Amino acid sequence: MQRQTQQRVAIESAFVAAGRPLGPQEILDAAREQVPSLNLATVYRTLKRMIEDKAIHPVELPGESARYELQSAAEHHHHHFRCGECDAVYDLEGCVEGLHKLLPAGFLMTGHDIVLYGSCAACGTSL
Amino acid sequence: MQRQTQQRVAIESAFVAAGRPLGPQEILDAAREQVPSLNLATVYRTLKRMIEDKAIHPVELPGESARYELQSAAEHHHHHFRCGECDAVYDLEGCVEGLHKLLPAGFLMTGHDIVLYGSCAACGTSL
DNA sequence: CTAGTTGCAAAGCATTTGCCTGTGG
DNA sequence: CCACAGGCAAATGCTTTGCAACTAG
Repeated sequence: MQRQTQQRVAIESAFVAAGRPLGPQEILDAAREQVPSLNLATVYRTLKRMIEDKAIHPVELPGESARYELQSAAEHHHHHFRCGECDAVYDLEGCVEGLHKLLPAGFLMTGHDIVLYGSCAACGTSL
Repeated sequence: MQRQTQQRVAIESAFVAAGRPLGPQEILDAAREQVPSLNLATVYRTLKRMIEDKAIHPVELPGESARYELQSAAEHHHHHFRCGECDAVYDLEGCVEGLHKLLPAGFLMTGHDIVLYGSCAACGTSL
């Protein structure tokens, strides 16, 4: 069964407050403002349970460790933007056409990932 | 400068023989058939130098550790296809239009990655 | 010769797990 | 109450690094 512990509440609210994919350390930092004793191991264990419960969804970018976002944010098709300045990842709305034209003959496409890199609005403003 | 050591020769020939992206452990296993004393640390150091020398190129897919392939196989802008049946990774020619339309206001794009998933021609035929 | 290379072992990191205490229901 | 949850620390697994011995040129 699932207990409504203060740790889990803090982690869930960190996701809600952020509105973007977070990594374990980011989650720890944010949730510690509510529960200072929170341990990183607990974050990992809680993330694992939340994934099993389909409360969150992993966001994996090439060459980087996984981030996680609320399942509600993943219920529609979307992609991600990775800021090279602050390392944050943002959700992007929409998609593109013409992916099929990349396929060689005989290949079947069942899904795809698109990741854009650059600088986010916050970082661009401060430059 | 660069020395033509037997270790490096073995690693390079492993890439040539494989003709596909290889991970550090795969490289170690293959190259040890020529140089049994080869150490994994040497593989990592050699890979780093080969990348600096632009002899190889890292291939990073979401949620997986890096593989590497000869630069000659990737001298142009391209993307990847990952077969869910055999786990092989293929290069894809070309790219798509309209990535800019995904950007929120204030965001600047400097690069992108596209990964298509599905089944390759070889696997599709055998099903 | 002798500076770049290697092997080995230890150090780093990120993530996981064991174990015992704490606590939600 | 008491089984699940959490804190802490040790254990992993992968990658990197320090260092002394080795070797290509």
